[in-house]
Amino acid sequence: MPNNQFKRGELYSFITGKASTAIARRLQKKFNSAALNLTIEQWSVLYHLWKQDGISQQELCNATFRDKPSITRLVDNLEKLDLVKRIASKEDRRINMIFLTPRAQQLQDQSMGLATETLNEALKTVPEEQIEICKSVLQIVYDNLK
Amino acid sequence: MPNNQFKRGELYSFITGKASTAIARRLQKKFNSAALNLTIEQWSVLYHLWKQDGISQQELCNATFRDKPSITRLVDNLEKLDLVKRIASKEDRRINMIFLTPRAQQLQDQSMGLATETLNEALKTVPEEQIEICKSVLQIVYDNLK
DNA sequence: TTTGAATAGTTGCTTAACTAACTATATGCC
DNA sequence: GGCATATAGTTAGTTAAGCAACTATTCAAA
Repeated sequence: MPNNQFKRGELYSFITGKASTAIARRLQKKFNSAALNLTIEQWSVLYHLWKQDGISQQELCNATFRDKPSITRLVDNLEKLDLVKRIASKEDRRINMIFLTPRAQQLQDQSMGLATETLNEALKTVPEEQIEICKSVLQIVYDNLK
Repeated sequence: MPNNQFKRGELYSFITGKASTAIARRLQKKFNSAALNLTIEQWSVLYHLWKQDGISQQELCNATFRDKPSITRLVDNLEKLDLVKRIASKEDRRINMIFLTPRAQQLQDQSMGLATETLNEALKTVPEEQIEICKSVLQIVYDNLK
């Protein structure tokens, strides 16, 4: 029998992302308690810049699964907070390269620590192999809809 | 070894809910194509009223995992669209009971069909038992953080 | 019975997402 | 070279989330 019917509750939870929003809210609370003055969305941009500094806004769009206007405004706000700087590319003047400021570099260890802590709390009672299955299912869902 | 470390990619995906946002976006596109003129968030409120009509805004908060201001504004917009009506409770005048209009009742079959269709596309290549494990992991995550 | 706490809902403010329309630069083809 | 097209980014408008502060009503305890 194919998966052509869902009970109402599971359908709703899959679509609304109950679990991931709970994780994001918890992490945001930790940021606030630590006076990090950073939204989860802003953090998600810094996250990719910590991996590779000096990438374009378009690359940030791809990495964070956001559209261009969303990244424009997140970079606007991160610039206001003195966490990143736009530098026009010399090879292609359409492109803004986004660079971390020293201030942003200082935030990496603390915020990544809080993120890991949050995930540990979220998954503390879940066996490793079930986490792996869950991860793979979510990846397949994403690929199926991409 | 406890789950005290995560690879960067999986950490990010768990927190940002890549899969559930992909599902929500796909469903929103189907709503738009069908000229349903309904946001996913508005649909998520109607979803619970179709299950049980005439519940309070507070009950909608609990059911949809939203805070009170969010529900106030969603109900505002649903009222403007002539999809729900606020009726003050006679037993407790603090409470608004929210009722579906005939217009909203007509939307149920079509929109729920599109939601089921979306989930089938998302999960079409995933074995049933892995879906069950994924569901249970996400439920545990939610419970751990609640 | 009155006063203080709890509950239901609203309003204001900031941040963010999506769409559509826009500007500027680069590329490719004739 | 010149023109069409594609790409990078911005702006405007609507919807929504989270927080804090607020009003109105109910309830409970002195």
